[in-house]
Amino acid sequence: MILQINFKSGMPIYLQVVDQIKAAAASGALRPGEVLPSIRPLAEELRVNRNTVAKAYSELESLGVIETLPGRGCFLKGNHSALRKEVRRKLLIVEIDQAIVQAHHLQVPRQEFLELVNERMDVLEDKRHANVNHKED
Amino acid sequence: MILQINFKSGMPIYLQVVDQIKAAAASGALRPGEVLPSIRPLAEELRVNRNTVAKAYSELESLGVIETLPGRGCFLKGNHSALRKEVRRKLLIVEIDQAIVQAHHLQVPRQEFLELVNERMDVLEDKRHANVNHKED
Amino acid sequence: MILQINFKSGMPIYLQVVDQIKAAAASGALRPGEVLPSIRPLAEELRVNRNTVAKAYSELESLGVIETLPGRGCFLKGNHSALRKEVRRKLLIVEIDQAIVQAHHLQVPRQEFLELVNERMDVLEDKRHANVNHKED
Amino acid sequence: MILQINFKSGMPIYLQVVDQIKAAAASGALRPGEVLPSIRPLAEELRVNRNTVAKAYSELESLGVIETLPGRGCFLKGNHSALRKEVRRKLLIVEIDQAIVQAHHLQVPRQEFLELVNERMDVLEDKRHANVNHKED
DNA sequence: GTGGTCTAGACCACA
DNA sequence: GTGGTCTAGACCACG
Repeated sequence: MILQINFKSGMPIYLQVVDQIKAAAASGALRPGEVLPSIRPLAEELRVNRNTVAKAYSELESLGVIETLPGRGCFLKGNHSALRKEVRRKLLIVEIDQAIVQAHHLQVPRQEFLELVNERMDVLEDKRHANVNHKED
Repeated sequence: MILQINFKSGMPIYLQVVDQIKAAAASGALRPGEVLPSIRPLAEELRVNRNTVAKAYSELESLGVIETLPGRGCFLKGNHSALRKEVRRKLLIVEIDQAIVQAHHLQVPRQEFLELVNERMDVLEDKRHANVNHKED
Repeated sequence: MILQINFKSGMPIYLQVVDQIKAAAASGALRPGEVLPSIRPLAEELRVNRNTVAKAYSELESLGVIETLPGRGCFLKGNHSALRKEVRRKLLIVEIDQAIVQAHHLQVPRQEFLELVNERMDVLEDKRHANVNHKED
Repeated sequence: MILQINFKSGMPIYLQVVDQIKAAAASGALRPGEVLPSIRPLAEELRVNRNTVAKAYSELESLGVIETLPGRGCFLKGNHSALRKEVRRKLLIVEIDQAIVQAHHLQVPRQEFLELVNERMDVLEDKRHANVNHKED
């Protein structure tokens, strides 16, 4: 687990942690059941206050991404998402629209955009498999 | 101009506006000399306080991206070396990856995700045309 | 809105706030769309730190009970619960079991317990109607 | 003895144990002189650390509710004026109301709620019998 | 005025 | 050691 915090992005630190851990989970860098770095050491490593990391973790818990067992640590949950299809759709649309709007702003044509989406899905999937295989060694 | 604001991202709204306009300028979607939407209508369209849009514009002005001519409006300044394709690609990949991660997280299968992407591109394009027509009335 | 905090119960203050606001919502003392007391004044009234109230409110938001619009305030949402039936069932069973176990400990026989449940449902429903009518005056 | 622990309530586990045993003692479900489950098996049954149960028992001892005879076990002390019916009722109403509020919150209709209550009473009673039979083996 | 973030530091509960 | 709660106080973003 390597997290990169950008202190000047304007994006709250705790949200950066949340996003990166979500990404790590999706990419297979973290696997279900695996323990996350504990709050205090991680806070030191990121040179951030303990409460900030704690807030990120508590956000992740309420999102159903991790489970925290007080006194023992925080663990990645497997197969989350107890949400209605309708709600999932809305959450996903938010992200998709941001990407499409960015593509529009950058003048990337539709076809090229779709190719890039496919490419990234392949890349991220490969990464996931690589992570899984690496861990099974 | 399409701006997409995410009220829940934790990122300040005015910064979202700044980033998106910078992206549009850098890619050539907005051309030097072109007029930007004026503050009041844009604030209404985004359902945001006028002060927020004003702050974004003033930020853009101090960055040298736009020029404000009081009473006449805001105009894009010249000499924006269009970003190299490589850079545009990277900016776009950031957004795309976030959407893919979210999809993986919500357990949305690849095919469904791609369909949703296409659907949203249609929806957003329609919206864009509607805006254009509305302005031509 | 009158909240009663018990500082010695061992139950976290912010959770007491959460529970009482959930109860106020269910009882109709708060109605959808209505604004909640703002964080700072409420914290003063309860003689509690601002952050503690903020934590309660943020918990309520992630539970889907309230909606918070930064700079404007916190508002009660109407008709929450985007959860799967299965999940709702589990959440409810936790509460029901606690009541049944308490009844067992207090040696309240089954029939008497069921009568009490019915009685309370009537009482709470009446309260809800009274609140609604009172507000419509 | 049935103890129901809620790991997510924010209320310390040892206090939950204390409260429930006090309730059982106060109502006469546990009688003076009766032996309490010993620490190790109870900790296993509740899936809790032995220290936690030990702490609850020591708390109960310092409250004068139980008496620990090292090597022999923990026993309920005498003279627990059984609570008046009125008081028992109030203690129970607290729990029942929480369940009803939760049901309202989750939009579970009255009939469905009552069916669930009945179902859980059956389930918990079965579990109780299973425990008893298990001990008689 | 609103809510949000972050820090620093104290204390508690649990393993 | 772990995570959780709470306080006090500073600063920011937004309306």
